[in-house]
Amino acid sequence: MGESMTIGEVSRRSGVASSALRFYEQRGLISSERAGAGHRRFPRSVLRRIAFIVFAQRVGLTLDEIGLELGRLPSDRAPTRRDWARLSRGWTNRIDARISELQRLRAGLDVCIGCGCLSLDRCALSNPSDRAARFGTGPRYWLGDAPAR
Amino acid sequence: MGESMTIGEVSRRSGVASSALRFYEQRGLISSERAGAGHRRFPRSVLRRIAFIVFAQRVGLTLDEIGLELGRLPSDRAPTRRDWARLSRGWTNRIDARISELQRLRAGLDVCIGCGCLSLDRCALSNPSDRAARFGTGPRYWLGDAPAR
DNA sequence: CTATAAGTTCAAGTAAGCTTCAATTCAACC
DNA sequence: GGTTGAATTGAAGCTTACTTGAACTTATAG
Repeated sequence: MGESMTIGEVSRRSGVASSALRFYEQRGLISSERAGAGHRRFPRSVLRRIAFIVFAQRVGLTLDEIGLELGRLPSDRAPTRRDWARLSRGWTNRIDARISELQRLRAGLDVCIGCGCLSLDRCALSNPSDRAARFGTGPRYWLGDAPAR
Repeated sequence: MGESMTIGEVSRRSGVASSALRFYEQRGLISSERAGAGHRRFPRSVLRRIAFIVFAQRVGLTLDEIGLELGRLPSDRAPTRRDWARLSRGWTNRIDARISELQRLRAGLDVCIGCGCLSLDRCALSNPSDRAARFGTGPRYWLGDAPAR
């Protein structure tokens, strides 16, 4: 556990299941060298990468999006803290949008539902521009996507 | 479109696809009578119910949880605004928890990642009690669930 | 009346993000 | 050097929330 780590060690230190780590590697989000009988050896730097992945997921990025972000890291040298910071700059808007939606929802608990105006044409939620952010599944139209036709 | 509505009308007015409405009915979240050749007829009140469902999804409830909530509505009479308000009271904590997590994440963009301390043992994210809320999928352990073993 | 649009059911498919299983090999400890 | 514990792979399975398709039946406009 000095220079490089087994998948089990990485799993224990990150809290991410080995199966998930293999899945991430398969998706190209992390990578490893092989030792012994094909056993994975991860560099310690993978922990930061994994932290970034979990962090990004909480923000609401999909693994595909996270892959794109990670692809923006320099491939010729070890990423600096500046590199990492650059990646997450764009998240701010996303987080802010989500926070304000939740605040509107929270207000809606008192206003919309509380006053009994929870109707499709009046509720603030039915304003399409207010529902642009998409976190999770659910009906698309109300959540900002254009109707199917 | 006076007294009752077809599934198409409900779909158009709510922005929720017909297939989703059938799915919701199958799950017991909404219900309808039948007319003609088994065509569904929804009462206007279904629109409020659907609004509640979409609203609740945005807050982060699963359809199962939403079903439980809806089950708390009186079955012997039409729900009043007070009934609806009662249902959504409990959401507040949930919303607040999620908002504060996002605010921590947002701060982490500057602090954790910005200062380069994004590491598994130091980052605020690695504090299990801070990651109790679960929205969406993703690795469970870091997100608050106990490890499998 | 006759297109065409809209409705029905049931089963299967989709997408994301993993987990589980089976069969097998390897490493570590006493 | 034998017994556990940990790794490997590939394929299949799971959960949530729907969508799509097939095969029909009904309503509606002209």
